[in-house]
Amino acid sequence: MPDDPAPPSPIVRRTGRGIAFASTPDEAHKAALETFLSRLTLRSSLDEMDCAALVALPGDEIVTAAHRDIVRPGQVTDYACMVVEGVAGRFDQLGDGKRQITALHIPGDMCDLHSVPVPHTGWGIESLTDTRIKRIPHAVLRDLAARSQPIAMAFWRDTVVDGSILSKWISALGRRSARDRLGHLMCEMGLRFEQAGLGTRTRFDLPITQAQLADVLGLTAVHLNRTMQGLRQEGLLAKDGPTVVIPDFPALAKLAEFDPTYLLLERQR
Amino acid sequence: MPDDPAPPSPIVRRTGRGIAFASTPDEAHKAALETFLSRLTLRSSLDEMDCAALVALPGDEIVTAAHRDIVRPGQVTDYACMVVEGVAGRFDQLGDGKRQITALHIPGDMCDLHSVPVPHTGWGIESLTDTRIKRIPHAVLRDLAARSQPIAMAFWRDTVVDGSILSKWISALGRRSARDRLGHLMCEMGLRFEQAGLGTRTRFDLPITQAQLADVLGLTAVHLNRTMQGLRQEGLLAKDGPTVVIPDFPALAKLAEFDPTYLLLERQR
DNA sequence: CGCCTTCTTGAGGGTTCTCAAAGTGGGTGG
DNA sequence: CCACCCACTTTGAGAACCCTCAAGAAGGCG
Repeated sequence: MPDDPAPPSPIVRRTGRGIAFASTPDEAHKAALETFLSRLTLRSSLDEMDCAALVALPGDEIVTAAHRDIVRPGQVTDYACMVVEGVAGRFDQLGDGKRQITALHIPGDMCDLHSVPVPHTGWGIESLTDTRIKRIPHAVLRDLAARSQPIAMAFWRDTVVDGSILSKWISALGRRSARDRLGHLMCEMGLRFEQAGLGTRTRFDLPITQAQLADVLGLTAVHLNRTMQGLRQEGLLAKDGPTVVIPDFPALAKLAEFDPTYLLLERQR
Repeated sequence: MPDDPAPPSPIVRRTGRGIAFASTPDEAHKAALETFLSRLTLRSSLDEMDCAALVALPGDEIVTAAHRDIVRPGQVTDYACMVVEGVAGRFDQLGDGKRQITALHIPGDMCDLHSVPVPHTGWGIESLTDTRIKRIPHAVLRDLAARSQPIAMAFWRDTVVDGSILSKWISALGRRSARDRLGHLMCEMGLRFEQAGLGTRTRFDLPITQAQLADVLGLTAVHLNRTMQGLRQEGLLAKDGPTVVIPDFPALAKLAEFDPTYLLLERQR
């Protein structure tokens, strides 16, 4: 059972047109798998053999620049995508070119574990920043789940967590103002980065553009910009280049009515 | 493998204060289990033993009037809820009393299969109409999943379908007008009722109030009312008491950019 | 220096909300 | 059997939030 602390933080640096990462491929690769494992073991009990199998997951790695579709909408895949470095988004494409991002994925996240039981999907996955992705064959994951009931349960549980976040986003989109939505999202990402060992809840790197954030929050880039300025002026949220800073986390959480229960960061019995 | 057609349609009749159903408890109970099974077998291959186990699922039945919380937000449960008759909704409660419904459930739906791996949830479940619910112990479902790998996969897959619908609702809430959202939802419900054998895609009973529909669509009841009138005047959507009528399904689907892929009604290989 | 992406600002318009009140219909009690 | 009550639907008017269109500013890169 790995009770080691967070793996070293693989920070993505954006240097314009080129792609550059702060860590070596091997380090990042290992760190991401360990983060993934630690997310699973946070919520599920896995024995050493299961853990070993998960850390040794095979798969080829692809490196993409920002704004590329990693999985096109409607594509049938035979692999699942794990983010190794960078930030990826699951999205739904609308007819008029509008795009809604339905999930954000940071290193250690499996973007589409749900594609294992359902390879024919409607969504797409795009790189929001320069990204390194590990593609793990469905066959391997299915095999693992078939062989180990705890792993099957852990995978199912991970899908449930994903759905829990989707639900929360629905209620945010349906019933909250732009301001509250933004605050809520930033609280969520803060906890997720912290849990992944990639920063703290009050300071983490989320190097995505305002237009992309707007696609997450169901806003236009213009209005998102104004909303961010509002929160900044109130001293609740600052963005310094790629770095998000939340000076007073409790205050922002209160404003946005952020209750972390839905992230299921507490261990399930 | 049950290839019988749809079970007889258990229609809920609303008779004011009292609770009345068109079918007997036993019929409805059996029909709901068979609908649930047929939803699973639509997407997963299960052998006869697995099917038999699923149709014989135990559980006590509760009968509730409309507007009651069946599961309170944050409650820890040790059972999953299957809708036998009526319509239920999963919801997220906000501080100011506002409520966002994040999922609609019709007979044969398991509202919270995801509570099996994650009993400690943030959501609640309410009865939107008079409702008959079957509460199935988690222990039984967990046991079933542990014993049969195909059932475990089918459960996981059902959770994925739930998540797929959540994603679609996110993009509807984030990027579509009230009109399009309403049209899209009605197309979705039409297919789901049809698939469950409870009507056709162009005519089905959804006896929920406009205020509840507004809570689904992230609108106020007032604006929903006006939006419905708009679609009615265009001849695209009519509501006659509990009965939703879609005179020209393709036209409404086109207007709302409805693509049923996300419902995963096609059999997965 | 010039190009490209991203961020920022302005002005006007439209969708949706809020508040308020009236209309409708079924159920119930006198 | 009628009057009342309640939940639900409908209508109106004004305001708020967010969008659209357009253009300018800032910063990295060739």
